[in-house]
This record gives sequence, structure tokens and C-alpha cells, in this order.
Amino acid sequence: MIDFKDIIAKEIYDEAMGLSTDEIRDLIEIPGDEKMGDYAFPCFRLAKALRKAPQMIAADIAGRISGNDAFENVENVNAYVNFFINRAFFAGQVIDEVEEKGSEYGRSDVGAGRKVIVEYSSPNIAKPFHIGHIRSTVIGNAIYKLYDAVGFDVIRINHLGDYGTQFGKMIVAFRKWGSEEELAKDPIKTLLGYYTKFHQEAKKDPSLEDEAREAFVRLEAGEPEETALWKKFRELSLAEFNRVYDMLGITFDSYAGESFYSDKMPRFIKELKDKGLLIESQGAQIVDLEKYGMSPAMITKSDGSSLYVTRDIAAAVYRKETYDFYKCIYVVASQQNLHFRQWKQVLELMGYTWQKDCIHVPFGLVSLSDGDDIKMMSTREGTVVFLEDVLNTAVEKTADIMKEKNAQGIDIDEVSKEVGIGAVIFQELSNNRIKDYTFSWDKVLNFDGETGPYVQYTHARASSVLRNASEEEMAALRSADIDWSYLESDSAYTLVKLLYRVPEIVLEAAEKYEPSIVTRHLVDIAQAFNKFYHDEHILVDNRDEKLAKLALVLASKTVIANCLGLLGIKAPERM
RNA sequence: GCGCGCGUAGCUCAGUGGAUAGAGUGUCUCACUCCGAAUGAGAAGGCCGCGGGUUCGAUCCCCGCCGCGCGCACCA
Repeated sequence: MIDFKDIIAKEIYDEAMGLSTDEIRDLIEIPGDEKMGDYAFPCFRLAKALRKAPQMIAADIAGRISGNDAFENVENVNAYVNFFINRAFFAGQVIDEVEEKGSEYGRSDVGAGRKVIVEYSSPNIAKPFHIGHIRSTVIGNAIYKLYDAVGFDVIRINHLGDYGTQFGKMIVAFRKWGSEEELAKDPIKTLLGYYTKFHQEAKKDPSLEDEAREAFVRLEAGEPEETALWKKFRELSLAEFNRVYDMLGITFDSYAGESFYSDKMPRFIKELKDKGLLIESQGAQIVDLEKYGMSPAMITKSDGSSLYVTRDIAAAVYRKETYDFYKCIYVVASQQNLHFRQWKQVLELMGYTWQKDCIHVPFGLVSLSDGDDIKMMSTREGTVVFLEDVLNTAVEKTADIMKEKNAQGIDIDEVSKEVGIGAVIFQELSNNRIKDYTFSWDKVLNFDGETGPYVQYTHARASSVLRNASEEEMAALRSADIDWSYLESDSAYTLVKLLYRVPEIVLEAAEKYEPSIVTRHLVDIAQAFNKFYHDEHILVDNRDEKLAKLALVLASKTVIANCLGLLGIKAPERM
């Protein structure tokens, strides 16, 4: 694919500037306003070296460059040299490339031969899969797809929260108030009920907390009764989680959660002791991190049982030894920033220099609106919105809209799932992941404007246009020489430029662990396509013009589908 | 109190050390005898939290405030 920045940098290069072509390349900008050209080179930085006003330098450079096929015009405006691309030439280059690569367009192989682990979703067993969990699940899945797209070998791990004192609580609660029949009917809601009750009762009778810790100690020691209960909770929960994962189209390579590491911890506790890092404090074993401005990392509690950090240390080393990863990415809420800093510091102190390849990818908090108040979701308080309910409601609403619009010849059951669930995923991936947000039914069920359904609609619309072309014309798109000069309009050109940038957008999104970069670009493409669609008639009588425009429609459809795929969203042909 | 993050249009959010700071939504208009109106066009809406500093140039980088959120050893 043609690289304009490269061409421009070589044209601009002059020894007296004191800049390498790479440095020049980095200075090249894409102006916000199309009237300023497609690429622009600001000359402010050269003023000192050349001892000339930036405006003069720009004029000199613009005057020097001429006769390059890639550009229609090069001119200077104030201190900028503005480059105008030869539109027909450019459209041909981009559309041919998309046509040739098809579903591979946007992908690359920069990560070839290297392994990346993405840990995401990681819900707590025996607790509801609520709207807060959508973040790690959907962002993590998109990051997996992005890394896969740029060529890495990706291992997806669902680090289930299937261990810890909370299971002591659950076991105690079940023994005191539980019943098998209730549990079988609606496992998670029932378990949540026990859990909530435990916390209510524990306020009155604090000895319950001790009882719970004791139960967890017995679980960790492998006592049969506690282990059997724990296994039951885990199986019932996983079955429910899988229902949601199926709806979202998400799978994992490993469900090795916290419990998986329970028998791997003694080695590290010994190692910490041998390395002189472990100190006893109030009966517990800790690593002092005061030097690093952090509170201590607790490795074992005074009753000898393990903690989160301990299990994460074991998990990290196990993964390094098992997979020899290039990067291990943890998609976990920003609330746990301190935990990850502590944990990385402990690994560093243990001499594991690869801890630098462990990357915490944080995201903001989801809260609930409660009248005028905004509050956190709390499993303990029982104030949660279930993700499954959100997905189902979105699907129902989509089906209603489709019926309203008299969708005929369309499988409403199938498509309403693709669109409804796509809407929820898209919404989740729209903003920078670090932003907090308040869950709102109105927002998640809005399908107008910058939304998933809008992008999918654009895809369906493009598909519809292509259905109106004859088989012979569709075949001609692949074989015939196309006259790209029919794609020189502003709206066609804006669209072509956005298609062109997709591979670099995908790479940037992967490097920044930021799927919203793709989401935003996708919206831009959809907007540009719709503008093109309104501005110009595609199925015109002139065969050459029709073929050129159809080729652009086909390329747009391909790119939209590819990008939706990267986000884990389907691209329906009709809706 | 300390640490981390956030603060841009009424609301939800993009954005970059550079040209006149952009979308969506909401409000008010306009466009379906025409390839899909879940669409497009237009109007209106801004001390880019406040004050310093660095720079030829700061919404962006640095420092200090203010506001909000999260976190700060026997939860995860």
C-alpha cells in the first residue's frame, strides 16, 4: 500500500534542515480541515536551522516539489506546506487493496511469533454477572481481537474469582439458611440472597465473620465437606456465566482462576522467605513496600490462609513458565491500581524482571443512578443490574423496532440478537476505557446517532445497494479496469481516506489497549459513507461511473464488517 | 491526610505542542414519486475547571489550587 508520509518526507528532505527523513515523517500532520490538504508539514521547527521565517521556508519547499504523480497540488499557506493527494489515483490504490485483502484488510503481522496473554472478564463465582462485569469482558475481548489482528498469538484467560474468604461466607450461609431445591431453581440469585443475608446477619453477630474465615481455611486445606460445596457453587455459576458468554460470542482458552493456583503458592511463600522479603506483622506475613510509597503487600493472613496478591504472584510465574509470554495483559478495574502496583513491585523484588511485560489495563467504574444519587453497584447490598437482563432487553427492543419498520424477509430472531447485543457492546467500547460512567437504560437502548445499530445500519445499507447491482457488474468490480476519476468528489474522497487509515488505526488501538479508537473510526466511516450515499447517486446509467461507485461501496462494506468484527459485533446484511 | 485518575457545548463524550477546538444527543427548522429516514442538511450552543510557568506557539507539557471519583494490611 502506498505510504504518502514516506513520499512526502523524501521530497521535503534537505541536508541543511538538520532533520532526518524519519524526523520529518513524524512532523507531518493530517489537517482537520480538508481545505488545508490531506497532509501538511509545519515549518516552524526549521526556522532556527535555516535562519528564515517559517512562511518563507514553506514557500520554498512548496516551490521545489512538483511532478509527483501522487499529488495533485502542493502549496503553502503561511508556515505550512499543504499536500493535496491525487484523488483518483489514491481511490484506486485503496479500493484495490481492500478488494485484494478482503476480510484480512486491517490486519498485519507485526506480532508474528510472539505470545500475548489477555486476562479478562474474571467474574466472581457465586455472584451475579452484572452490568459492571461487561467492561472487563467486552474490552478484554476486543483487546484479544486487536492483538490477534496484528499478528500475535493470543491466549485468553478467564481468571475466575473462584477462591477466597467470600467462599467461607457462602459456605457458612448455605449451611445455616440454604436449601438444595432453592439453589437448583435459580442458582446465582439464590446464592446472592445467601450472601446478602450473611452480611446482614454478620452486622448483628460479628462471630459469623470468624466462622467464615475458618470455613475458608478448611476449604484451602481440602476438607471434603467444604470442597464439595465449593465445587457445586462453581459449576452452577459457570453454567450461568456461559449463557452470557454465548450471547456475547465470547470464548476463552483457559478458565484457570484463583483456585487453580491454590496449591502453587507455598513455593512462592518459601521463595519470599528465602529472599528475605517476608516480615511478620501482627501475626500476618507481609512484604514491606514503604520504600516505594505503598502500604505493605499481605502474603498470608494471621490464620495462614492466602490472599489475592499471593495468588496473583503464583499466577504470573506460572504463566511466564508455561507460555513464555511477550506481554501479559490484565484487563481489570482501575480500583485495583494499587494492588497491581504492589504486586509488580513484589515480583520485581523477587528478581522477576519480566514483570515489566505484565500490563495492567485499567478501566473506569460503572455506577447506578438511584434517583438523584449515583452509587456503586454492590453485590452485598443486592443493588445490581444483571447483564443478561440488559442484553435481553436490548434484543427485545430491537425486535420491536424491526416489526415497526415492517422488516420483511428477515429472520427477526437472529438479527435482533445481532443488533441488540451489538448495541450494548458498541456502547461499552465507545468511550475511552478509563472513563467512569453511570448505567442508564435510556442510553443503552438508544439506537440513533453514534451507536452500534447506526454502524450496522450503514453496513446493511451498503449491502442493499450491492444487491441492486447485477451479477455481471459485481464480477466486473473484480476484473475490469475501473475509471477511478469518478471518485474525486469530496464525499467519496473523505470516505476513501478513512478506509485507508484502518490498518494504522488497528495498530494504534492495540498498542494503546484502547478499542474505542476503532469504535470512533468506525463511526467516522459510517458517517462518511452515509454522506456519500446522500450526496451521490450510485446506481447511475453510466456503466463506468456505476462500477467505480459500486467498488467504493463494496470496499466500505468490507471495512465496516472487519472493524465490527474486531469489536466482537456482527455485521448483518439486512436489519 | 497521602496516592492514583478525571474535569472540553445544556447532557454524553472525541481531540492534537500548531491553522477558525469537533461529534453525538437534546432544542428549533428542512429533505423520502429517488439505490434502506435506525438516514442526511442547517440553526443554535464554548474564559477547553481556576492561577502561574516552559515555548515562537499550550485545551494538550510542568507546578500550585478547586471540584468529583477510586484506593490506602487480615475482601477481591
